Amino acid sequence: MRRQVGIREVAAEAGVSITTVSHALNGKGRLSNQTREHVKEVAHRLGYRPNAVARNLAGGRSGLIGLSVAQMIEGQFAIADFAYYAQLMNAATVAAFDRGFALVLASGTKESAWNNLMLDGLIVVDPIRDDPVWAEFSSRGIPVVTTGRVPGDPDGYWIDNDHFEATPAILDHLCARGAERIALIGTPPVTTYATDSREAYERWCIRNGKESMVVIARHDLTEVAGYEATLKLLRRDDPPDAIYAMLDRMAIGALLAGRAEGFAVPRQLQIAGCTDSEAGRLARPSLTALALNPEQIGREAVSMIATLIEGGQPPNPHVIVPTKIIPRGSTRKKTFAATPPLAAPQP
Amino acid sequence: MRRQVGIREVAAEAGVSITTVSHALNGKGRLSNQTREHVKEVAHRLGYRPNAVARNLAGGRSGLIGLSVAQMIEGQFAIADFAYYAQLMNAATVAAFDRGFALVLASGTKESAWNNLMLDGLIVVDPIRDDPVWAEFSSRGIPVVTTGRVPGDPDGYWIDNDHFEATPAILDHLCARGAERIALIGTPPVTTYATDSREAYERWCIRNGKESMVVIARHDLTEVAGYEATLKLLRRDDPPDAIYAMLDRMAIGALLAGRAEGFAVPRQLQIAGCTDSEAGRLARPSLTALALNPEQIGREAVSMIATLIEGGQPPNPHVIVPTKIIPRGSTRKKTFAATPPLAAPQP
DNA sequence: CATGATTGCAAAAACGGTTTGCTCTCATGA
DNA sequence: TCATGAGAGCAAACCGTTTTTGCAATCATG
Repeated sequence: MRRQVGIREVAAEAGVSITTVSHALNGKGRLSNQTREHVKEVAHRLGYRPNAVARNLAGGRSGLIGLSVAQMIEGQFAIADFAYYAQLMNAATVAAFDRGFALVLASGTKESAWNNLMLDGLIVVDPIRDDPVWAEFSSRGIPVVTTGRVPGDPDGYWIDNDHFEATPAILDHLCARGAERIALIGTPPVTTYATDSREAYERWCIRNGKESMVVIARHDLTEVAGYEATLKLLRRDDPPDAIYAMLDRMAIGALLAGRAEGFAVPRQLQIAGCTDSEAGRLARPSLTALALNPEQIGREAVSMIATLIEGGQPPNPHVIVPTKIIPRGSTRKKTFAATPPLAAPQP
Repeated sequence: MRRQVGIREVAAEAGVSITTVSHALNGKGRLSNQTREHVKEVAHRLGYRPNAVARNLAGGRSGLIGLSVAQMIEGQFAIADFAYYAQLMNAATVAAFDRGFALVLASGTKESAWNNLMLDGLIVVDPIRDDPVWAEFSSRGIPVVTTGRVPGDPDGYWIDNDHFEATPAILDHLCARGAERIALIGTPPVTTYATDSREAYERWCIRNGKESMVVIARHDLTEVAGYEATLKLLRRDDPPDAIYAMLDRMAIGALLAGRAEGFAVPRQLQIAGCTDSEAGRLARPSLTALALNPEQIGREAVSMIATLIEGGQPPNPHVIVPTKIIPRGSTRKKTFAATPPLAAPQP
């Protein structure tokens, strides 16, 4: 196993000092453009990779970025949806590696553990009000970036989807497919994601003269939570003809509940969920989803925190990641009276 | 913000050289016991924490342990159960920090990213045959520890539960509660976890003269997968009166399917799942589970890989983590003819 | 009592980068 | 002609450990 090529080898090969190599590659110091390019060329030719550990030591950093994905709800550790987090985390991990940082899990980690290994920065996914990890790091002066905003704190550095825009869009989508009475299965209002979506829903109802029907799901936010919330809705005297579930697992629970209660999906009941997932794709009918683009969220968060750690200012402290509606079977177009239905009408 | 106390401060305070401090704290060199203890006392009094970055640089390490939790099944990225992985990962993260390592996600990470930041070791959770990440690291001579064994390779370093022991135990548990016909909802035979459980089930059936009823669930291994597998079982002419699902999410799907098909749980249908979870605890009836103790698995894996990285030999290359049956409502004791039922008999 | 082995500790050399300060050239203006 | 200053690059210090080497002092041995 050949030893890794270091800065000294590059310097020797390029006929300059290691200082010059360092400066050339990091865009620092005062060098002629010619030297700079030459060094870069040699470094590339030799396949030089700066040693992150040495760089961190010199820079007084650990090279570690914490990722906190815990939501403490009623004292319980709850992870809403893994597909979402997995995508976000994987993308963030790769992005961090690319910038010479390593991403470590910071949720569930006891405070005492921080002492052994200092983190340079922290990314909090879906922060809740008075998040203890967030508070701890902020007070230590360690940069923090959140995905989703900190409730009650519009400032700070964050990446977010625009649920005020996306929620009406998906409600309109349901309407366009013939829905008249759209219910919302929400999550407890502990994240801005939850409160934004809820508020956008309420506003949409008022603007469109619709009745607001909201059920907040049990805190574990699983299929069962969605199932039970849906049962409540479908057993009303005036059940909804469409449901927007604020998480895909709850939407799948809604699908199961609709089947159990004898509601044909999408003919009698349309269902859409927030967050796209493999499970939703596999469901029958497949699930219409609002894709949140967690990969991009993760990458943007890493980019921002890395900039902050390196002492720079991100071009914009707030980044909005676009969403996209993915229409699938669970909201397939209703057949209207004007268009004779292909299948025999249900009794 | 006060500067961190370093080895020099400790040396000065203790009236010795930094060499002596390093040796004393790491149990190396030749020092009198008195000096050793004195240095330790001073270090502790000053709250000295060795700088992991410097230590890694000197030791030629990165201080990074990769955690690979991906299962590539039919080209799809599938995570079976997040509650399990979350517990394992959290415990492993803390354990790693305690030993001066940081745990980073290695699943989904493109190979190119390895080049920027070398990992000192790798933990693969539930490896599959010919796992590409596993192969890559092994061939580079980087230590690898797996949780669950590598299919077809009984050697190597691994932590595992003993499913050959646990599976009969939970089947016996179901029998003790009155089950006569126990079905298995399995996962695709890509991990030793899957094949061990399956094989243990088959053996148990033969030993007890029972019919083997197995359904392998759809590859996403979610509630829906369990739901559909259960439907297949319950719609047989001779449906089972108990189901052991090899993942808790599938067990919850079984619960929903049982409800949908009008099977009373646990009276007509007992259900047990592998892996304990919050969701299972919340289900109605609550779900009997085989607890796998993922926290301990994570800790043991970190301990073993850290030992290997530091050049030592773990006391035992194979570690069995004990399991435990947690009886809950879904296998509550059937009322037998001899004991008059408390509730009115069902028509 | 010289010799060699053992013990206890310190000085110095890595580890692989970044950063600071200095030197050397050369053009410019007084 | 000589300060002045800017441009280009280098040497050395530094980051905080671990590890190797070196050197006394002590102790046992022949």
